[in-house]
Amino acid sequence: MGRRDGSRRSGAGVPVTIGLVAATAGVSRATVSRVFNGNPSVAPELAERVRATAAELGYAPSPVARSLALGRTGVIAMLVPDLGNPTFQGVLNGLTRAASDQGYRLLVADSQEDLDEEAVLAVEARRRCDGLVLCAPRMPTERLRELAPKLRPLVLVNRELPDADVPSVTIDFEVGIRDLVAHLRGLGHRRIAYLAGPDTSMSNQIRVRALQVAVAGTVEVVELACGVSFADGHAAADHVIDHDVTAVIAYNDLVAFGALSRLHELGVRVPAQISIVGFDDIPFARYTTPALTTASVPIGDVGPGAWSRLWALMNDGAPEADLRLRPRLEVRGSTGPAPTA
Amino acid sequence: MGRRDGSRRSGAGVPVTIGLVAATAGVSRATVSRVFNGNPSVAPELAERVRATAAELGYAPSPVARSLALGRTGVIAMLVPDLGNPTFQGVLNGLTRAASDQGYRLLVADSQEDLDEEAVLAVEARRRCDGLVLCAPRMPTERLRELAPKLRPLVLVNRELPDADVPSVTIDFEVGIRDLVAHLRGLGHRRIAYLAGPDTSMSNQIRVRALQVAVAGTVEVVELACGVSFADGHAAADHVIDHDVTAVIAYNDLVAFGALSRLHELGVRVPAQISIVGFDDIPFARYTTPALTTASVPIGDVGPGAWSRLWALMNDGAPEADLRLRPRLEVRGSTGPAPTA
DNA sequence: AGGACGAGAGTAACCGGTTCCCCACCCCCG
DNA sequence: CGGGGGTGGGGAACCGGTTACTCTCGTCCT
Repeated sequence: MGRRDGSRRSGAGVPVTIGLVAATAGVSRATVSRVFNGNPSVAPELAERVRATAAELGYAPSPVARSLALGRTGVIAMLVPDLGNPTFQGVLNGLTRAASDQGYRLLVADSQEDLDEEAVLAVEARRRCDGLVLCAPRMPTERLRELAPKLRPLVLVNRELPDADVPSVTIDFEVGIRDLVAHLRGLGHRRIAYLAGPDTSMSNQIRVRALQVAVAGTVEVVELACGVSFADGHAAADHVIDHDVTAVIAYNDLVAFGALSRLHELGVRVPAQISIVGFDDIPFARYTTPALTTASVPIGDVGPGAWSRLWALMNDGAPEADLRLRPRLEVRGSTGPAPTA
Repeated sequence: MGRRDGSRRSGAGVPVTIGLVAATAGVSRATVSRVFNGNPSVAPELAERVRATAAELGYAPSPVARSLALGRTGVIAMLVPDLGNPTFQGVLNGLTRAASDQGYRLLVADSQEDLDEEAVLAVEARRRCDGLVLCAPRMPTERLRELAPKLRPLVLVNRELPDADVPSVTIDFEVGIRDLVAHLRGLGHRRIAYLAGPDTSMSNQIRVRALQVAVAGTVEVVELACGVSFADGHAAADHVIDHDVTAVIAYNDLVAFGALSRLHELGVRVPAQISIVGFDDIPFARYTTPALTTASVPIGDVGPGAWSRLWALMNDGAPEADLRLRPRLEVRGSTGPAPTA
């Protein structure tokens, strides 16, 4: 084994283990364990003595050893592609809170958009925990499908995996896109730009398809490559004005802000000359000038929804149905009637 | 022990452990272990057979068991008070990347600003990992001081703990504040508001003291209770205009944005009527209208700095000196000459 | 041919806990 | 006074790995 000699990390003296406490208190390790687990079959005064000894030595049970013995850790993990994305913060908050209601802790890992790393990280994170919530919008379906069995209990966020028996929590992009398009069409817009997310991204693909269905030929759509961030939107705005559109649907709010900001710099008036809509309704959205019309995603429901599904899997294993959250159209100042040419 | 019967989590068959692989391949567990750790003292063709057997069974070593045996996990943790704060994202990114250079993974825990929870969470997170980076601006020094020994190897972010032998990475708020004040004074401002962060927060206390030193009686400062978020700044702006000031120093950029946005709504022109400065230089700052003058914190250096200190502690134990990062004044459009009224 | 040596693989102790099983003891009752 | 039953606590197996030590060969050298 490792460290067979007593030599620990430099500086530390004798390691304070359950064995040391037991020896010092003159009881067996079993008894110490019982005390720390609140097992009532220990005489109260003995328990007190053990607790005192432990406190004196500064003993605390090793979570690692405990996890190994118990076969459970009391921890779940969530893997996200980019912690910087405000969307995840809402999810993580909800998940942290929901899990802590059942005494579980949440640890977060960030794959930093690295696809190869992501798979390895997911497996590792999962094996250190009791369950995993995975948000991997770029991972090829193929790859995800073969990974899924190793990650169980697993819940997916923002993506589904049909016939693989993996519960998921998703956003109904179709509904959101449909409402946005209807709103713009109602305002007289007939030629709009779509600032696309990464084309490897599942949710971008879904938005694109939904867009085609929603316009149904009544509105012309110009698709422009863009991205996911403020900077991407900022850069894309220059292309937008080349394309003679009266409205812009951004991949998400961040992109919409970027575009908004750039148009402002260019002296283009929003919504008088161009209308802009986002997607998500992140907290900032109501504060931009003008405030952003967007499809408001009930992001606070994602975390709890994911937790309840994970919890079901970790216990009786009866899987709950998928949760599909519907965005609500939030009309603010960034949209207005199409200019009359 | 737990689960002495063969009954695992429902559904799973025989658990795929190193023992099963060994038995199936007809070798000892030691040999399997050697193969998976790249120990060259295994004959190549035997190693190949073991690998094949393992692959067939879908075996992967248990990180928990491994951690126990090795006495190290290959993981570090960072505990933050609020994942939603954009400042941390830069830190986490840098830390993730720096740690991965040495083959370490980063897990993130969020204390959600809960002080009691925070201490427990820190200890637990630490004991599941090999080291901890802690950002706990609200924790009383007293409490932190008694906690520190249990958290070692430990690195603090954004706060120091004198004489406790805990390395830290901090921002030199004094320099930042001094530069901001000098800038505003140079523009003729003589009465400015400070939108304060939480008064329990260390970094707010430091800012307040630095402010007193910097103005040195030459400028009047009105301190207004505010907070840390966009919404806080938005709400505080209403009080600002009651106090007849010509400039505002916000606790951070987020607060500055909030104030900026609200002033815009109220028809107050920035910087013509009021100048505003933030602190941090988060990515958004250059895109607001007007762009935000701020003390630019080299946030990308925090993560690597913390890692190199943690790494030193985890190895030879020779502690590196504290790192104190100096903000740089970034003058943009939100500041201008004081109105001559 | 005999012995030294090294390579390769097995044995078993150990990491730090948990818990099943069993034993010793005490109390109470017939 | 002997036996049944309950209670408290110890012994030891086990979780799934790692590794020091040992043992068995085969090779090469003198």
